[in-house]
Amino acid sequence: MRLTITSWNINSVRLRLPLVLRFLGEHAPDVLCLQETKCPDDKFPTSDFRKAGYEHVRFVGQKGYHGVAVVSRLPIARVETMSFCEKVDARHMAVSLDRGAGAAAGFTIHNFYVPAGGDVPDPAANDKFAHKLQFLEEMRAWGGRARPTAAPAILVGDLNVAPLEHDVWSHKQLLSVVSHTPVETTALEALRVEAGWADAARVLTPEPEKIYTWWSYRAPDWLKANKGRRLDHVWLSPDLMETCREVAVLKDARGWERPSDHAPVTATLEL
DNA sequence: ATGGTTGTCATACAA
Repeated sequence: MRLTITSWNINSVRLRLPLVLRFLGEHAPDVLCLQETKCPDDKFPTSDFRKAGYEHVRFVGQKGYHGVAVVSRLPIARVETMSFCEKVDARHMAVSLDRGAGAAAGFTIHNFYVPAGGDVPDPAANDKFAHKLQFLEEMRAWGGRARPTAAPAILVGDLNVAPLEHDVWSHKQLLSVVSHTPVETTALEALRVEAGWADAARVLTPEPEKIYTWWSYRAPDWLKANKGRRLDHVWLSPDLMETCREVAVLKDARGWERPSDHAPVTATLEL
């Protein structure tokens, strides 16, 4: 069985609904995990996804900011959300896919949206950076406590950290830029390794090849400048890593009409 | 060193 799962920070699911539907029409992943839906739950465009063949839609949103959702062609058996940093922030949703009779137990997909962290990389001067570091610390504690990789599991999302040297256009120039500071990159790598996740994109495409999933809106010509960062990730439990054939970034989508600043990232598993 | 853009909601704030 072939399973494809996409992670995409959509930066307003309502504004970009035509783009999402185009993506689903052209690429038809089995599961789409969205971040930054910026959509209160009573306004989520569930029926549009159903019409596109995605019957199973789960979301946790809030007005204006944040918000994550999972849109699936496969039945979702269970949904859980976690809150971090004592905030009700709509930054996580876990769904369990039922792989049906005959298959081994279903598996869980965790969809994360880690805080961006503001501009100043100093937790004493910038509350948003302090919040980001605290969030990563709580993710680490969760990974150690819940042992999510003990069973088949997937973690995707906008983790807002580009952990490796070749996850950014210039390692040297970004060392003091939030998303690539040593305190963030070491924290993210440590929590990933401790919990037992494989960084699927980097297992299949090791450094020094550059991988980017995000290009700032502020660059006048994002494509030509190509000053990207790898902020969006697919992590797999070791057993699922064995089944992973491809992790692809659809850079084209960054060039669509009124795009998100993030491109969709799709993992293909052969189960 | 600085400013550059976008979305939401209401004209500030988060990214």
